[in-house]
Amino acid sequence: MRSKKLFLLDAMALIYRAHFAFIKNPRITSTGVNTSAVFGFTNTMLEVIKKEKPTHFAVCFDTKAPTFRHIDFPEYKAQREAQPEDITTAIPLVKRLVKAMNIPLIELDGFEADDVIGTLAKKAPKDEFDVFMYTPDKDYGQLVDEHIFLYKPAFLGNGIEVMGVPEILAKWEISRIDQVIDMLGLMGDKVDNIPGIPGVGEKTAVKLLQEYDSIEGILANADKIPNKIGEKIRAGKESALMSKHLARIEINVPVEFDEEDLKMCEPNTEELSALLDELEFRTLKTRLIKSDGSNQDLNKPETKDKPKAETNQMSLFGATEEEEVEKEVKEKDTINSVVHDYYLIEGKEQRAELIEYLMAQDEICFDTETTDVDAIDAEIVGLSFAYRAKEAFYVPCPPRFEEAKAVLEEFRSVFENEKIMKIAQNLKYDLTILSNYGIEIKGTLYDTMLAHYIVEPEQRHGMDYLAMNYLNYEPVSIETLIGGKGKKQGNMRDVPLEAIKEYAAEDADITLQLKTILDKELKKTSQEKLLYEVEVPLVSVLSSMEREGVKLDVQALQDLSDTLHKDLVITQSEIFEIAGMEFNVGSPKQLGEILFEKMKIDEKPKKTPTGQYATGEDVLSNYEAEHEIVKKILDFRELSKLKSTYVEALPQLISKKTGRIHTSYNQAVTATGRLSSTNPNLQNIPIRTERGREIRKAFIPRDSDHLILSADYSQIELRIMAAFSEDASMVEAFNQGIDIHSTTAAKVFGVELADVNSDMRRKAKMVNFGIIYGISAFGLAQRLGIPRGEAKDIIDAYFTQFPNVKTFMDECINKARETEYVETILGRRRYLRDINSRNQTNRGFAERNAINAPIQGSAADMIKVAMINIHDFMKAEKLKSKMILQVHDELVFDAHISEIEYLKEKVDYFMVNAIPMKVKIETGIGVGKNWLEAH
DNA sequence: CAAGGCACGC
DNA sequence: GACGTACGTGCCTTGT
Repeated sequence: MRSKKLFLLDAMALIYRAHFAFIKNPRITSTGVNTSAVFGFTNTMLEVIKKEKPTHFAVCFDTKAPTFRHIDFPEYKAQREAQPEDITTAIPLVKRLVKAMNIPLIELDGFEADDVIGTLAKKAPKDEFDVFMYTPDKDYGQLVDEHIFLYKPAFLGNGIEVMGVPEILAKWEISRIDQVIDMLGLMGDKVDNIPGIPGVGEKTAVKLLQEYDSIEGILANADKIPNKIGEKIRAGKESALMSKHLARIEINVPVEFDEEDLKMCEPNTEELSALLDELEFRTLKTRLIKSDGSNQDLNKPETKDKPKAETNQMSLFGATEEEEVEKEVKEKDTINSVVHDYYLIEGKEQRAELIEYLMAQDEICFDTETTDVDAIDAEIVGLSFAYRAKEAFYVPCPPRFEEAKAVLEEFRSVFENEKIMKIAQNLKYDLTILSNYGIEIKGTLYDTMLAHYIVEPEQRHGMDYLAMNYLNYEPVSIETLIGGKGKKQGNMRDVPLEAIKEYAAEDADITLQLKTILDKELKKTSQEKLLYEVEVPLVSVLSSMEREGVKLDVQALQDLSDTLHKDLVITQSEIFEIAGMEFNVGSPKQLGEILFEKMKIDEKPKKTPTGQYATGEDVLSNYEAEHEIVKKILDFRELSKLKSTYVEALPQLISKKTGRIHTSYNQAVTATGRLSSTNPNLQNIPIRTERGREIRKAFIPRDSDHLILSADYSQIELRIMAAFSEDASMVEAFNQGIDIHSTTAAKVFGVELADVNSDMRRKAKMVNFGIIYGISAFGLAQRLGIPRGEAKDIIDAYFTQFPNVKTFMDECINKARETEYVETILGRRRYLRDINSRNQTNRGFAERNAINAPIQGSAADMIKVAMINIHDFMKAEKLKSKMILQVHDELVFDAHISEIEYLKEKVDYFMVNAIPMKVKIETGIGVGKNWLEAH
């Protein structure tokens, strides 16, 4: 870090970014001026100043008419002409603004902003200045002297190592930094819209550069280059030179580096104020005036002559982009500094008094402190309660189980009171703990973690995060109590009572406050029902499934382990024999070197992003037929995966308490609304391969009076898509019970249903599969092992045959473009903020999600509702059978023999009727002595 | 201990 | 021609 920090802004680049960001939703003043671009520019500039606190600053403008360096390329021209008024009005306004801010504005006749920036960076005294440049693509990055001439992608980031010129070089297999420029010139448009030569890609560019050294060399020899590539190069000559020019930043333009000129100054408040009024940037102005406590009256003439306050020159800039955009200035309550009352409740009398208070409330918030993160094994240490903000109570529990249970027993009346809503963060954990002590909570429940999961599914939902975000408050971290992660972590039992009281009471207090805020958020988006009627009721269901656990046939796994071990040893020695040496087959690195360097099974091996040889299944299977070793390696991989991940890991997780394995369902991780399973993950137990299936045999019923019953939805996602799209032929196929993949195949390949062969069906199945998972034509080709063109033909045929599906997909995307989110049948949202992005990769990703999320998410909604209804039914009828597992579209039961027929009928009923659909929903139900047989 | 590579399920 | 290639969890290796 040097003492001075110079920031350089490319004004037109920022203006364009702002322009496009607001193109759908422009900001118009009451007099009809479009202020989108100037607004975006202003906020970005203030944000940069606020965040980076530069000591020196300049805004640079392009001067070549029409000013923008990329402006002459057709797509930019088209975009600009589509809505020009914003840009044209923005330029003079931005200039006025910059002037009012007393920030130097540099325009150099005949040169572009990037070149001015590059030159200033070059000229800045190296020992004094850190120089940064803001660009709309990557925010800002430091200009590193020796690489300033490179175009942005190569120099951004704090130093060349970070941004990865070495990576670029490794990836492109060129040896000289300056050739990066030539690469960009040749293949261009992958990098920030430099056009390059259409048709020349990475491989071609590398080959050409290796042969002819530079773009100039290539162009000089263009006539010698054969085939299409030669044609393309001859045709793209000008574009290549232009691209090279664009990719290079000039560092010798005639601009002086004058330190005094560039110094940050106080703005001219009078001018600034007038301009902000004119632009109607009210929030921004309020902030500017308010923060400047020394002089709130901006109309006072002496303001501009006020002496410079060097020490806190940045204090003016309090507003951020988000705040202004939302037009909502939230006065965050900084309760860290506010007094709170946390009480320690000890002894029966104090507890009785607390209980009396609690019983009088409509809502209480509670939290349990325990000895373990795993709820099944945890013992309770204490309980905390809160029923109004900034006040909370902590009740310690004695260490001995019976005594602790007695204390909890006193609170039974509270937990069982149906009139009191119980609020918690990660409710399932607390429910499970209390269940371990025989307490079943009744009444309405609320979980702030799940509330936030519904509000913002893709963010984090931890309490500390929520407290920071919504309350601007940093709670005491668990680490300060019991130490960091790892084996050094202490036990909650050993924490002094006073410390644990503060921590525990605070948790209850914070959770209560979060509930109030999250409730409002849910109301805004009408998602209360999803929380109250689906997610929260599901908590109890999952808690009881987890507590129930599943029995494992340990002996079967032991036998399997022995077999796998023998096979592994044999396979490994065979691999060593063929390879001619011993190595670690489990190391992708060593394996890659053996296959591609020693054995040279391919001249052009595929590499991973880090330059290692790729040895994934999809890559290796290409060589399977010609190289016996590859087959053995794949075998080895399968065997070791089964052995380490399942056969050996699962028995370790059998609970000492119950003798069964208890997975943990996470209800707040997936973007689509599905559950996930950990410790162990029981949602990825093998089924595809023969040997893998053996593992399912080890999942067995609790005793000889029970059997495993498995019920799964048949083609649930496709049925949901059929229902959503109302595509007649697809709905009909489902309603008639015809095999959907064959139906698809018949339509796509234009044959009679009876003439569909297995290959056609396989391809059609992949297409159906691909649509559900939102993969592209490329992905489909990859999976099917067919040329991309053929994959595209299949997809085109699909859309012709199922036109409503196409319409449905387009509607999904259009809706997302409009609202930036999509939703499921129960109103679960997934936000797709990249849907209007100009980065085609990100946009494509968002578009696939726009189709995928409603389908997968609705399927998740459906099985959640079914689970709740089935659980309620089983409880009401006091069945001995238990629901024990959920695997996305499948439910597994430990079913009492006497109840099997009844259970089958009811489970089918509740699954089929969970949510009414315009298409027939079907399930497949099986029963067996183990999980595999039940399928 | 984190990151990369790989593989399992739906 | 190149984009990047569903979502999760968990194992092993490698390098710090």
